[in-house]
Amino acid sequence: MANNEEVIEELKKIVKQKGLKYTEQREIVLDILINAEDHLSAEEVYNQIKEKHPDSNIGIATVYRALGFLEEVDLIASIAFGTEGKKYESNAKSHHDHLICTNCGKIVEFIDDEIEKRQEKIAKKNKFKITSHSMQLYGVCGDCQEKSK
Amino acid sequence: MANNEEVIEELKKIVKQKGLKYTEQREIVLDILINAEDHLSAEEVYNQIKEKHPDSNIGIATVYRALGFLEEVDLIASIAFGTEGKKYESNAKSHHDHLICTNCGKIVEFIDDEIEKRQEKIAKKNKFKITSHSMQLYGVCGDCQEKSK
DNA sequence: GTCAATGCAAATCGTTTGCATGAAC
DNA sequence: GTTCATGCAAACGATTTGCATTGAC
Repeated sequence: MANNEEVIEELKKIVKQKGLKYTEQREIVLDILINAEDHLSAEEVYNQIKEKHPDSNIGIATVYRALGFLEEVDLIASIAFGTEGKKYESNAKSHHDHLICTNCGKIVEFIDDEIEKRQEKIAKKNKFKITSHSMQLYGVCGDCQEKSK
Repeated sequence: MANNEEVIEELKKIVKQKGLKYTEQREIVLDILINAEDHLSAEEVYNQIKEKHPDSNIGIATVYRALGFLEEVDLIASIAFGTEGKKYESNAKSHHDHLICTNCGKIVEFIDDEIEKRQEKIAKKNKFKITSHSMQLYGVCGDCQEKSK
């Protein structure tokens, strides 16, 4: 897993290679996602930029364009997260899935190698090349089961 | 797995039980989804209605309202599909997960007992009681891999 | 100086809402 | 007759686009 500096260097390389321009805005968007705890929507990225970089006068359209660009060059990935629409995450992070309590909203993250392996197998069988996945288990957490007794 | 008639009867029962009104529009929307080969977006449902029931003067707002209602009473389910937005399917079909091509939008359904078992195990370890789950694998399908060569 | 990227505002897309009318009960 | 559901159009939120300006090279 690459660290922050390395990902920024990667962006510089890609931009140069494509004959495009390296801008502060693209770097800021990528930086926000690298340091994000969570998956962020375009608007959440925009809000964090206004918070952490109040001097930079970035527009929401630029955020959308930067996200599109970064996704195209595979530095970030987007997934449809439940009903909440499109969200983005840095590809420099490891993936995890979610257990969600439908009663209190608690979210527990987990990774399971066995499931990841099965997914690969299923993909192979169907001739798919997987880029990402999204998995949520909905149910009632221990605390809420106790309370409803 | 219920057949079409049974699902329609179920709708009638639910509507009566809730003291609401049974309308042709709700029946048509449900019927379209029961007989759909594929997952449909709200607009696709609307277009199919105009095609198969040209006499019925249904509005797109009614389609959205019917879909919301049917989902609430669990006769249909929705999934957020990658870039393609929200799509619906009848719950009269058996549970399955999805492989989604991020290039052409093709969807392949699958079930894997091994994964289902692992999910139960993970839930147990975290003291969750699972009620449902949602899993999508995103990637590039065989055809699209061929084309990009 | 050139050309891509930006910021802004207007446009567009999918979805929702307000309200008067029509249909189910 | 009452109440819910509908159709229409307007409103809305998220995303995209057109265009003049700015900034990287």
